[in-house]
Amino acid sequence: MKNPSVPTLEDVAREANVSTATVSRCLNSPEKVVEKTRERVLASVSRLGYSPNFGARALAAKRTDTIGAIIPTMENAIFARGLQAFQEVVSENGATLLVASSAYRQDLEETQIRNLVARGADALLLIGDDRDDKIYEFLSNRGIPYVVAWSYRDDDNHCFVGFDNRSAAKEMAAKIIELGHTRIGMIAGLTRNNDRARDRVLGVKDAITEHGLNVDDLHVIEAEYSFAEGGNAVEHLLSLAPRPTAIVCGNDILAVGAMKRARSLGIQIPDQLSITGFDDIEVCSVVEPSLTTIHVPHRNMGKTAAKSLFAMMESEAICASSHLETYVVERQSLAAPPKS
Amino acid sequence: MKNPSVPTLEDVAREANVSTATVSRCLNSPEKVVEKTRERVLASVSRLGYSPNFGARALAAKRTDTIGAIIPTMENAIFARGLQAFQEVVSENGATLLVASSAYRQDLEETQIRNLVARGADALLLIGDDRDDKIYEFLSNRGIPYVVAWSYRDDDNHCFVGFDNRSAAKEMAAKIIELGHTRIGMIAGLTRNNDRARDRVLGVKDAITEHGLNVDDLHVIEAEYSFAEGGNAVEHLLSLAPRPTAIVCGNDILAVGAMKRARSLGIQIPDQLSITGFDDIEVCSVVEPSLTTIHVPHRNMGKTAAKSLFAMMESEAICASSHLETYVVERQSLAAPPKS
DNA sequence: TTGCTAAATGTAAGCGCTTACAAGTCTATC
DNA sequence: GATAGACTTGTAAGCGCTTACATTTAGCAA
Repeated sequence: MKNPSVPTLEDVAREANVSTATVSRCLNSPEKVVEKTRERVLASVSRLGYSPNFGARALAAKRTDTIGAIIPTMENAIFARGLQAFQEVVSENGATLLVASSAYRQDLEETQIRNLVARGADALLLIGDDRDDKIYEFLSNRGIPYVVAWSYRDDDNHCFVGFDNRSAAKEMAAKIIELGHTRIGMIAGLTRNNDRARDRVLGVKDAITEHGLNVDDLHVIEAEYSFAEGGNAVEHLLSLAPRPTAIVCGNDILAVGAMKRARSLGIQIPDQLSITGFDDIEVCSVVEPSLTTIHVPHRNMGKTAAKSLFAMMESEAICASSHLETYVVERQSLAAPPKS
Repeated sequence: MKNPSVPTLEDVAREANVSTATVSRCLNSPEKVVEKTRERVLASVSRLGYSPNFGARALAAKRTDTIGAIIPTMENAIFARGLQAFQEVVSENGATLLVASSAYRQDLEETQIRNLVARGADALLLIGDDRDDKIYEFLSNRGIPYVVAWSYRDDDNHCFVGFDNRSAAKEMAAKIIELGHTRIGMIAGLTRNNDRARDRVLGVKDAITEHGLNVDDLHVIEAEYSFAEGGNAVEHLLSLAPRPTAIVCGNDILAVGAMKRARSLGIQIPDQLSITGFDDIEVCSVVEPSLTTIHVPHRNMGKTAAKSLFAMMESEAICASSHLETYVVERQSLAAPPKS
């Protein structure tokens, strides 16, 4: 389908009997136009159903009031929630959010980043810091501010707005060990191109080492983000000898999937097996037994990320990373190991 | 921050010692350029880190290979899943997806639609058909094809790719009534600006009328999309006299919230109270008892919607609506009413 | 070699908008 | 009534790209 006849600035100008400059001013800085003229112009605008061509505007004005976000997938509730909060702040600031998703593929992510930049995104929200250096170079060459969310590291490479996945996971594992568990299994999310998943594994290992246990005894299985995969993974772990008494999961979905499967195999949770999650999505408090997990302030993270981005655009300020706190939410799925 | 110096087509042309036209051709229709030249040009492109300015391209070429989608919220799993599938097809066709969310607000949705159109979206995915006529006019004036998803109506007003919310809800309610329930309550999603939610209520009423019960006995409460609100609503319904023996919910989240709350109030599900959902999201099979609900082919819907859109763009074809099938998934939360 | 066709490349006119600068219009003051 | 100064509006030069059309080059038959 071809545009039959989209009205342009010039059409409006002709209709209102003014110059294109005046129409443009009416739209962008109305105070510069005397009321009478403005009214006439706005009337023509609505009569013609005019709306400005974005590309042309961006080309001429060199700014777009657009923020881009590239997330791995929309199907993960944590991103959805964080992004919703992000979007709220973006709107409050009169900007528009453009979202693209990368399906956890690095090549696609790069394409999407370039794409959003080419579309004139003034700033970018990125998830995690695991990507090729040349992308960061590209962004800095272009002078495009960006925030790395869902991750936090204590260095100045990027502006982080996130939490420390590693130490959060460590805290959870430590709690498990302190309850007396020694045979621990882990169901991790896929670690490829995913620093959050990797850090969570490292955190668990940290705790194990620090408590004098043997890291080699930790059996880690990676699984896709689904209940079913969590179930399959737990089945595998339960077939091990000696069988683990606690299973740390890289996220809540895997944990719930594991829990359901274990129960369907006749295993009592937490009496015979403890299971923990990560993220604290809503489903945790709705399953039985409810899931002990790590609370992550997703909404707050989204809000903060957006604010940081606007601050950076405003003042060309250097990165001011935000380190958000997480904490263990104790529910029913974690208990001391069974006395054997 | 200002762009320090973004390379343009002209810079590349100078570097490669060709005209801008040749560079453009290398990028858009490489077969028109002899190999040797092309190599030289592409080398310059990557040396300079050039990527084309999207606005300028759109302005000159009058097409953008961009599909826009406006969804009510990303926080609802059903949209996320459908959109992910939608996006896959969009990518396969070499186009890019731009997503905006409207927070169920009609004014915001209109803004977002105009925004995406101004940005040059070649086609649009819309959710539901409940919006001002002037928006449809706007789209048809501009010749922008669009698909209305998640809804289906037997008329030719739009190209629907969805399912019949009303008859699906009716089917579920009929099943409930046929099990012997006569005192039925409903927890609906917010119906404002939401034809899906409204249709689901209507469907339940259809079934009631058709089975000779009194529609006025149906107590409908509208609730926000959250477990907690589902819980509050069920508490209210349970306080009614006579107390309902079955509660139809407008979506799974409300149903699960209702079920949990009812159980925490000491009510046995389904022995004392039946509860049903709508959508068949993953959580249904993970709660206890598992939730009887209506299965909706969200992914398939997303895929189909995308295909329809491309077909429309290709052939200027008239709307070819797709009516997708839904069906009741019988799980544990629905049973015959208690013998009183 | 010449002449002709086809392929490769270049030229330049916009696409619709913003904005620096020029020009015009008032008002108020002398 | 003339004139400076303050507003308001108009003029026109691009922004970076695509593409119709013009030009050059290459390939090949006669």
